[in-house]
Amino acid sequence: MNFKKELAEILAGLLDGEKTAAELELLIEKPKNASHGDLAFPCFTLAKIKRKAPNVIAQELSEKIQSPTIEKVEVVGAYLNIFLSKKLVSEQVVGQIMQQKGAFGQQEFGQGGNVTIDMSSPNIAKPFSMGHLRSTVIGNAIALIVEKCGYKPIKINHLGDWGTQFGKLITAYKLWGDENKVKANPIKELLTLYVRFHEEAESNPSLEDEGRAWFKRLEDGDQEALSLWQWFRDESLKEFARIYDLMNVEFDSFNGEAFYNDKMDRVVKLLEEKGLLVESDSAMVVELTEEELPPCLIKKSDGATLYATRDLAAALYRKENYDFVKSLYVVGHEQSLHFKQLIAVLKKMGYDWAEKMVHIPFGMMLKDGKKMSTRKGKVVLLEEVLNESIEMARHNIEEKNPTLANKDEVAKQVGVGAVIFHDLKNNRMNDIEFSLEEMLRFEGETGPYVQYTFARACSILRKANWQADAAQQTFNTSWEKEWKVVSFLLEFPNAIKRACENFDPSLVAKYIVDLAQVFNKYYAEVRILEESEEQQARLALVYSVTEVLKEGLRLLGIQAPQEM
RNA sequence: GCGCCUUUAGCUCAGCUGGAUAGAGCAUACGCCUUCUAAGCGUACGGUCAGAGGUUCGAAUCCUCUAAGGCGCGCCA
Repeated sequence: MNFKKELAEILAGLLDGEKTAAELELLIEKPKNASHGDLAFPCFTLAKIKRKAPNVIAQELSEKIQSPTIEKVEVVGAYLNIFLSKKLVSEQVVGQIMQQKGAFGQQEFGQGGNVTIDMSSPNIAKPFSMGHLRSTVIGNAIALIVEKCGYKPIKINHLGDWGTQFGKLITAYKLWGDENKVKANPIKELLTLYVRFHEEAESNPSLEDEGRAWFKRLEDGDQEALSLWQWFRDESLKEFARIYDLMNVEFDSFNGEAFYNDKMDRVVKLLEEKGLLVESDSAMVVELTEEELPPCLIKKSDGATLYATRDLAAALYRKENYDFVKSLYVVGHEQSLHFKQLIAVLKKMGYDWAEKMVHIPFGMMLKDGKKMSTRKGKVVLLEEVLNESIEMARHNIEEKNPTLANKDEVAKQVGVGAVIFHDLKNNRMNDIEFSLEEMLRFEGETGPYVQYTFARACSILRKANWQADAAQQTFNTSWEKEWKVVSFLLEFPNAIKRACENFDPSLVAKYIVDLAQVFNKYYAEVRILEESEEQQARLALVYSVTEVLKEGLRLLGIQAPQEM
């Protein structure tokens, strides 16, 4: 089913060893312009080897190419334009999707290897902001894509449940907190306390000392500190669970920062044994001068450990527990240096598996062109955005399809789908300016657009009472009008592969938008339910499109309602 | 100062490992529902691919420099 490869092999056979099939495959491209065929081979590079003009080579090759899947070959200048047999290829692709259904596009190159994915990782006692959305949604999509390629994803929510901010929070709670208020509305109330702490600390710096002191007590196992911490953590997790549930995201582990508290001594000891730890300004660091990186700080001057220490412990733990073939960290790009240091230190420790760790950075969610700050209380809450989006979807349903059966469920799928898709459709590294208006747009290149395309296609199949398993396999059509759609279906496996190799869900998002666009044009042009000789073929094509759209959406963590 | 990232149509962005006239969506204007859900489709308008060099048969794509913006650079995570 890989026609590019097939062509490469044919060409290799005609070239008596001047280039291998694999080399040729890289040169074959998909023309942008349909009049240039389905595949094209530029002969420029052969000109040097063969010492002939490229257009002459093209002409010679064109006369020799023969294959049942190739309908005709045209020569335009130095280009060899290949036109595939529409009938043969279409029936092969559609037949395969009818048989494989959602499994179409499945790859095996992952070979069952474990891939740990550090993702989401919200901070306890802080609201789940739009900033955390990115890591959650990108990580989740990568997990699904990686799984589609034969790996076994392990989603780890590395909760921010430890650190000096808890000292501050306890201080604030002891000074101004009200148990009942916190119980009624935990995260909101804790955030208020946290913001107040920072406001008051500006004029009263002794608060900072008190915060540090409380954190020290927490680390030393002080009962009061510990039970407050536990309480804050429990309440936070309850709220997070609600959001994860809404977004259909599940985790394999919630081992966050606190989990590694008792695992850091070992790291420090290992570093000492290997002679990597040196004192610097009364702190302990690992020098990384050979790597041209700033030193990695392991212990503060007061002996307390740091972020890096914790992540080293986590990396060791994950290697020992999951024996990963890849370990991914879906964390904002502002932490790039940290991960470079982390990997460098592990390599210095002699762990060659450190090379299997990959930081997957992404751009920031901005508000008015600036980073959102929890400290100043300038955050947009994800749950509020999701709820607004769901409301918007419900409003549209009332307007456009008021007799729909399960409105609540569909509104949820569409509203949440819009938010997720908006985050995933662009390259990870782009910063996103937060715009509710933009996010709640349901037209054009959006999640709801793809869902809508899917729903309309489903509607046709329903009305035709068409079933994949009962359908005929031979068709009476040339597939002329269908060809554009078929040629996109053909690309699905490749889109998945590329998305997996680059850890970039946007490639899948772009693919399904393209497929939806091409299908919508077809839908507008061809009346499928009208009786015709071609109808069975057309229904089979519609079915193929529904399967691929549904699967594509699924890989992004988005559901596809049959009606909307 | 050093490092990483970004710069393509009025706006948001595609453009796969360099290849044939640079593509979508939004916005604007006009058109298409007695027939498969108009959350749709069509037409028009819109670009010195930040700038300058270089490599190449060929550069938005690779290299160097410059400019603008963002992020980071030891006791936060």
